[in-house]
Amino acid sequence: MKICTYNAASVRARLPRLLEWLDENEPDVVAIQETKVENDKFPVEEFEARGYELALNGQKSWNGVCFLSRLPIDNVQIGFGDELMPQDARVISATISGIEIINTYVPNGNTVGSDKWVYKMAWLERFARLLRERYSPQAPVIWLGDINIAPTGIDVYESDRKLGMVGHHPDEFSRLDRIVDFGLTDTYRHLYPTEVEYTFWDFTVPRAVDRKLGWRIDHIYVTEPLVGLVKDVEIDLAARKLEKPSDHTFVTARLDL
DNA sequence: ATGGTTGAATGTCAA
Repeated sequence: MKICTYNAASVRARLPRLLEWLDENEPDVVAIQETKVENDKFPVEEFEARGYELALNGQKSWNGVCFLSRLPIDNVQIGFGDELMPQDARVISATISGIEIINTYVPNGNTVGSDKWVYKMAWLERFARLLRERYSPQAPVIWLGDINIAPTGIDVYESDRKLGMVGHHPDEFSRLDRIVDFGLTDTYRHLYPTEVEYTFWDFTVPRAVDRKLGWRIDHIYVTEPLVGLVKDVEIDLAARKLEKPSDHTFVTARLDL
């Protein structure tokens, strides 16, 4: 199984990039974030024509997550399943090939101390609880998406200067630890403990990709039963250098199943 | 350089 995560920064604006990437890479499952479109305006036909089934959790203008899958999608669930958090479209989960798959768009947080930062902290705590409520670490579970946290010093450029800023802050690390302590493994970092690769480059930083000024904030985590089945994790740097790219690129895990 | 770029939307916010 090839499973991929991609923050599209608008699925409609990114349609050419997405379709050509699907044709070249033929993933089985794609988890997309920041689709930025309501469900009834989602370009469904283009994906169905390529053999993909869709599960959508969209909203107008912002956020939005979805699955594309060539394997049947079952048990689709939207959001946290309660009223505790605002109705942002940031979570979608489903069962595919007997694996529980959770796709999230973690809040950005804007700046440390802002209202959006407070929301990010609460969201991460709520997600840690969701994992324990709904899933078992002994079962095959995949959590993937835009995590909006660079968890270690090699996951962002100039990490010593970034430490304490949004995306690389101890309060984010501790909350991500609580999530990972459920029983998750960061598949890329597990396979490549010292590699420096990024998945996101800020549009507002001139020539950020060429200058290697990026962040590894798009992750694929798995529970214990799946760790040994992950044969590779690939970050598609070339796709970020094409015309009209997203500010993120594709991250793909290949599982032996 | 408190800028820069992109996308939703058509003001200006979010990232």
